[in-house]
Amino acid sequence: MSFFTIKKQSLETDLDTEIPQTTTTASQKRPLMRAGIIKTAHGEIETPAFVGAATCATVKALTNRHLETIKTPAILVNTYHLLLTPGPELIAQAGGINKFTNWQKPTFSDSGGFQMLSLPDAKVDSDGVTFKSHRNGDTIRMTPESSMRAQWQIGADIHMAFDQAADSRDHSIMKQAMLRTHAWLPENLETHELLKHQAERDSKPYQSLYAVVQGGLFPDLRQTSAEFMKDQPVDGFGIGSLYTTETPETAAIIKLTNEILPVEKPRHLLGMGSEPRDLFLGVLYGCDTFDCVGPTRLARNGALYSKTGRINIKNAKYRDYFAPLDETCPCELCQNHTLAYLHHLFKTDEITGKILATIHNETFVIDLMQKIRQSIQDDTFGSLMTNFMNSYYN
RNA sequence: GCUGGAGUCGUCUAGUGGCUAUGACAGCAGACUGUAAAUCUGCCGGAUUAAGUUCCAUCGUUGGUUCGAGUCCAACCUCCAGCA
Repeated sequence: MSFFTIKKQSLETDLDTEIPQTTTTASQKRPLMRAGIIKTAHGEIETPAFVGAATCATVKALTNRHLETIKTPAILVNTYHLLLTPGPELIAQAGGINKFTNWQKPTFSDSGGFQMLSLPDAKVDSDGVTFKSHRNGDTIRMTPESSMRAQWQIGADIHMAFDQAADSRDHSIMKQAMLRTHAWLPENLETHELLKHQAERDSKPYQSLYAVVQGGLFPDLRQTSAEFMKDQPVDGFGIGSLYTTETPETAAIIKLTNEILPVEKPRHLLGMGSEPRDLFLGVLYGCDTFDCVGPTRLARNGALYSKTGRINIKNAKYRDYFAPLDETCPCELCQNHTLAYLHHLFKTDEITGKILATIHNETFVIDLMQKIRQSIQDDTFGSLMTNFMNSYYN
């Protein structure tokens, strides 16, 4: 049984959005968009799918019961954060991340590579990274090998190779991060092989590995990186160091990358999905899974998705808005409460408000993904996207 | 009635002679992308402007001292505590 099965793939058909131009020489007519299934030891993920960001082994503000109700297909935990606490050994002792959290469905783990970008005290050298713990100032050393070992202890179904994330308009900075990512891949692969055999001997389930494509917004670097990664012995690919489709080049870069990566392996767009537009464009140009902290963080900070765009529940105009945000939304918030009530919960800083808002935003992106998947199978993606975008972005 | 204390932007609060009167909260808006984020930023006396423009007001009230007063003095008002 293969790791990834494509059920349906298609070219954009009835789409009236402008297609970004790319500089790749790859076939222009190759279908990129697809619906498929990723098979893991903890069940299947129907793609395209939005993976819940569970950095510290929880989707902030939600319980497993919430996650089940809103049909979260998978979650993504973070190796750096779990390294600080409670430690991979403890998670291994608990029987792995699924047992520890009692989450029954698939889990991804991110390598810690993103923290090179997000943490101010990260010092990157040719062999790895030295972090200063944001919790207590401890020195934390991570290398491809240590990240792989920690990820196997955590025991998620899908691991990310330890890469260097960066965000710059400077070609040389992005090139350096890309080259380092390439240079680190062999150590990732060797450690992964070793631990894979160990797991086989212990009759433990397989944990898969994705390699991460780098290159920022530079087509030449992306092409080089995708070419470098495409034949590597990995189960799938992460696409890193992209942040928003508000930057016009981003969609073209995703397209270019996926035109080079092998069709038969899944692609995860790392960290993008704060804007519904990101999900549409990511799917259109060949990505299968997505994760993003946006929906949950926005929810905690009072921003909610709606069909007609984002709203800020703390705004005074919602004080006496005695209607739900969207009565067609199946979530607990929309089915049970008015925006006036949610406004009150936010103004009084009651934790329930953040929980309800998080349930809504996660439901919004997961339902949107489900609709997108269905539309690929029905050949109606173009009209779904056009209608959604017209309504959401006015 | 007497004695003592206190009145500062919606609230609390800093400020005892020196130029634009603190800070916090509340209020109003904005940001958030492989989570150092239940966080961060801006505004927050009134009017006016294209504008970071211009004008006016302001520390209970009134008057005074002084080049200069939230700050010192006097009277009054209000509140608090104690004594009657």
